[in-house]
Amino acid sequence: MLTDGVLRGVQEATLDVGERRRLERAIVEVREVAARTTTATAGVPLHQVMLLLDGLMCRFIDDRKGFRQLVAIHVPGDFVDLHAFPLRYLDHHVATMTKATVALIPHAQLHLITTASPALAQKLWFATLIDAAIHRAWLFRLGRLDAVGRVAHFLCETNVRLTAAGLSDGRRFALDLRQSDLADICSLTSIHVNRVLRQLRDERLCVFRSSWVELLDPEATARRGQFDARYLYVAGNETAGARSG
Amino acid sequence: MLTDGVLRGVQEATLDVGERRRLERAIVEVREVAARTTTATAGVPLHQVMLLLDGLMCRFIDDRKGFRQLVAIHVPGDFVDLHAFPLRYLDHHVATMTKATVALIPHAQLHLITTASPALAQKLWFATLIDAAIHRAWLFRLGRLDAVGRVAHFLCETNVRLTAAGLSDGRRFALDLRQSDLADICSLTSIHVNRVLRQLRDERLCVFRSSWVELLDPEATARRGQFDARYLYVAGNETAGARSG
DNA sequence: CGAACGTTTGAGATGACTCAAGCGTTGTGG
DNA sequence: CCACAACGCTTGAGTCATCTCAAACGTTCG
Repeated sequence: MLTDGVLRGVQEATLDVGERRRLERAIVEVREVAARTTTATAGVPLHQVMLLLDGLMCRFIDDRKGFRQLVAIHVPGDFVDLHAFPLRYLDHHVATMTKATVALIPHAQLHLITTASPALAQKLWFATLIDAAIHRAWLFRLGRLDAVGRVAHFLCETNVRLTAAGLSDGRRFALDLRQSDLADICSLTSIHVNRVLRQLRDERLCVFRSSWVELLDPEATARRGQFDARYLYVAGNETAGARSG
Repeated sequence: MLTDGVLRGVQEATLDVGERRRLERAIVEVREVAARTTTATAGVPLHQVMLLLDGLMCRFIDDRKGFRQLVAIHVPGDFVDLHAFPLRYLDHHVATMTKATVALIPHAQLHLITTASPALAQKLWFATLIDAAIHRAWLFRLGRLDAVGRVAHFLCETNVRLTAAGLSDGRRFALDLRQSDLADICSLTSIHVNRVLRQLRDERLCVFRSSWVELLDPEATARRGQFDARYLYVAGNETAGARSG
């Protein structure tokens, strides 16, 4: 099913068959979007939500000089702009990073579904709160980690999320991003990202090269980035990582 | 009423009298909490939500060395840990910054209320999504602003939030924080915060002194911090600020 | 083959940090 | 009522992580 990825691996809010079917029926269109395309603009009311089926998307805020701060990236199975369902309009922009496939669900349909099923409504609420938890982890990353730690943290996070999505084997995964994308995510210059990646490689922690990531030493990389997977609320990560200590 | 501050000023999700009354009835206790007290710990399941009635509280993540990165501050009228209602347990800690008065609502009560009223459930969802929007603004602050900009941005945000809460006249407000708290919020050292505050004072932008803030030039301060109030979703701020340009 | 784009490397500049010390206020016990 | 301890604020000097500017390199694709 198209909705197979939704809340996959999240034991507190797994969708049952009926809920999945109700969401599925609400999909009015499946669409391909080219890479590097803006799909939603801050302040503009939205009338549908996008469920990402394939590819990578991001949410970002522009500064005065046109530089973007990424505030989220999304992997297959994520609702990209579910926040706009209660909020009506967003405070940030949404764009594809790679070529992407998305399913569209009108807010009106979602309204019917959530009104009829408080349990499903709460699970969708849950999904947006995981986004919020990831925001907080990103705040920690920017606020408390140095450049090497930030990149390490991001790669660990992405590994866990892609593993839950069935797109990483727990160590190696495709990640079709540029060094300048990592820079926008970690708030570094792309030049410095380049040096950081070399350092991570030299220290045998992880390798990011030609759209491919390999965590050579997942534990050490997590330690370097003070990464603790519990904020992602995915099953099997209760004790992972190394936040405390 | 105790719930008068909830979603105050948020036109998209104002509570009607019945909703307010239902929330009000669900309050089982009003409690005073001393300053600098931790009220919730990451990973520990919660069974009630706190509505902040008076004082300032914060949410934070500790790093390995015990330094804290604040990920949110809360002003009167805010639900402090509503995220834990769907999430069950939090990914961060919650603490008071000043002496605080809080109202407690058991999750069980909240469950009854939200199941009975999808409209109220969606407004509570909305409240948590404003928190998420603030997280994103904080990401922008850490990722794209220099030290002076970060402090300016934070003071502008706090001014708008306290104005909505009826605790600022739009220019001047009490803010019982230390310079080291600003440091934890803006990811600076308290020493540098001190120098930044002097600079903001010297440039006639704003003054933070002895638990009191005055925005001498609100527009210029917003410009310096690239602050655009729209992410706070409060009425009357549709065109405020200076994000674009 | 050349243009466009992303990556890599070097050298110098700088904003914020660290360490160190002095200052001012507040609260408390002798 | 004074002395002093505790705490937060302020200032200075030197250090360092990351940035900026500049240029070369390697692919990909038309």
